[in-house]
Amino acid sequence: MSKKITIYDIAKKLNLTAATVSRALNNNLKISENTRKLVQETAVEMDYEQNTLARALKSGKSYNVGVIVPRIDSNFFASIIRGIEEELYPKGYHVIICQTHDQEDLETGNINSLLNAQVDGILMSISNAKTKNNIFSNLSQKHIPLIFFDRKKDIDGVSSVTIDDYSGAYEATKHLINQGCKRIAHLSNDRLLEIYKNRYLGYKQAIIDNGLEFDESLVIETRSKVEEGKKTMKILLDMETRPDAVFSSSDFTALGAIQEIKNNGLRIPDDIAVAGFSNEPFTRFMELSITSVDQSPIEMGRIAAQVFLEEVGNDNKIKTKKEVVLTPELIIRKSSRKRI
Amino acid sequence: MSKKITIYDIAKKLNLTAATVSRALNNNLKISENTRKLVQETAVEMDYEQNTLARALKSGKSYNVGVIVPRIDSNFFASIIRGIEEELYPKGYHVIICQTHDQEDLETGNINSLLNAQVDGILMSISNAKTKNNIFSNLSQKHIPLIFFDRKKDIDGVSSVTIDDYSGAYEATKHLINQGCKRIAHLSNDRLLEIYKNRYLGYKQAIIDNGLEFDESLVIETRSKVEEGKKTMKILLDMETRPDAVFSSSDFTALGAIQEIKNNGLRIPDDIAVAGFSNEPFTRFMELSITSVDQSPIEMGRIAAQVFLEEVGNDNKIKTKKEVVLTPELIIRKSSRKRI
DNA sequence: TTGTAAGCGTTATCAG
DNA sequence: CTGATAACGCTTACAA
Repeated sequence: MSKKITIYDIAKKLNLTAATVSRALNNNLKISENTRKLVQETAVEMDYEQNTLARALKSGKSYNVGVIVPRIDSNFFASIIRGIEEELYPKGYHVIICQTHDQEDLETGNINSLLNAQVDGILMSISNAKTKNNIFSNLSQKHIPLIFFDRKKDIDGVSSVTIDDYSGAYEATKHLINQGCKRIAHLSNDRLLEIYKNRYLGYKQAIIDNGLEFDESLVIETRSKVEEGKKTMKILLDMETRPDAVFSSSDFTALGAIQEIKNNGLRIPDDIAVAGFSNEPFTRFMELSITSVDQSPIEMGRIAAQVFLEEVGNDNKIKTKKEVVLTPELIIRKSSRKRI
Repeated sequence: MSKKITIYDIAKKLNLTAATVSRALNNNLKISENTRKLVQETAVEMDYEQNTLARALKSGKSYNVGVIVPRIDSNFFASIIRGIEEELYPKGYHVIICQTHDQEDLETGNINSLLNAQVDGILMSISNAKTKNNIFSNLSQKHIPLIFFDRKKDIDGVSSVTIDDYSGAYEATKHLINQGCKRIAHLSNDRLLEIYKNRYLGYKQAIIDNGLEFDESLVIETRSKVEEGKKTMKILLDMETRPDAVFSSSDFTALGAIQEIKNNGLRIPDDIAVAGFSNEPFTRFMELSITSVDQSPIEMGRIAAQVFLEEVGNDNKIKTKKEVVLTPELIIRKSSRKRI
């Protein structure tokens, strides 16, 4: 029932004007120490709470930022979001999370609806390589900062935070080679997305650098799902000479591959060694723990948020494109460690 | 650069007044079909987009709802959120997600900051049983719908959507008994929270109903983490006569328990059978798949959202407390299926 | 059916 | 240092 207290209420009580109260609450310079204290005290006393909507309308800032990810039920994205929150909450921002579920229409739809909700910025991981660039230029026209993390696109003036997927893949593949593997397959994914292209390139270069023969037929594009991993592994096992190792661009497909390998009575890592990517918690939990590449997602989220804060605080129109690249870490586990 | 188009711009262009434009856009009844069409057409033509902040300030509705969960990186909560989104997005609502990470101060902090962000309602799963009720009565005073899902508290006028934890636990325990287990331990959790109390009670009743001896020392309270499951299982294994089954109130502690059991050279399910709760995806992925209780989280989220929509549309002050209880489903897997 | 005008709660500009 | 006033963009009585 109790009507919301406004600055007018507290102005009336103190025989002041709303403007003064506003200034006092915002720690404006031109205000006497006395009234400042007085106002702030009676504000808490009266249970005053600022109407953020009104402030937003006036200032044009909503103190909401949008975060768009393919899905939140993977530890990787959930951790990134946690990093973003840790950085943004103390600054008074709220985070609106949207999922695309890898559907293209949801991607543009989410952006539009976030714009409609007047967010101050958008942090996102691209789902679909085919998303039209004009939706992004739309953002920059409106001076709304856009920051990519993990899955980015190369767009003028748009900053990004990624890991060095190339070197992560290179190290993982080199590790498999060091374990004595000679015929290493690669479960890839849509290579129009930079992360998958770079993982592919890192894998390929490691093969070449170590004097192995690069065989394109061992590279198969699939989607980051357990079931897809199974299907793809089936194809590989049906080849005339099957691979003796699999480097997967996703932990989920790596898991599917492992299941399929076991179903065929082959041993891991002895017959086929496996390595994944992302260091999802389940890779550590499995009885047969899975080698993977850690991407320090919390750090990634924090940095993305910091970049946003820089850009939103930067009133001049000169946009600088900042590209932060983190270093991945290979975590070696049972699925690839041969007891040589 | 391009200034935002407002209803004034389109009014000027059409030699109308802003009020008429507003009415036309809102499909107000008292407007001629002609002008309605004309306005709507020029609106799209001019790329008009409603300023939701202004509407919110005027109407007192932000079309944002807050969702508070312990964490988002569990499939259970992520799925609930997905269900909520599916129901709310089509109605024009946005979802602001907050995590408590099971910290009490974050729970009240999140509520306050959502209130500050002027959300139209809050859907939440309680983290901490000790959270003071006055923060909730605060909400109802402001006529902001509050809906609990999964972890609820019994508060006048506050609706909730839960599953029948009692029967889920009862069925799981009965299943273990049917497998021939006689000494069934229970990994519990903070029983001030209804879900854990009910899982405990269901477990206990199943024991009693089936003529087994109920032994309180086999019930240990712990926290929903893999590491905690390991620790707790260690205690159970150190008992004079160790249990021959474990019913865990969480999949994560069940997983920890399984690891510890294996580390001690015991076989699952032969020496000790294990069942968890929540049907997290990893329970299915494991080589030794884990028996668990499914809670149909997407459905839970959808219903919670529907209840919110009902309450927010319900202008009269009479609050009706709605309590929806879903039926859980026991999923039997290797960790408890003895080949009798 | 349309126009006029007030108001949602703030903040910014201009005086004083 | 403080007050008066306008403005942010929209909705809605009340008038016409």
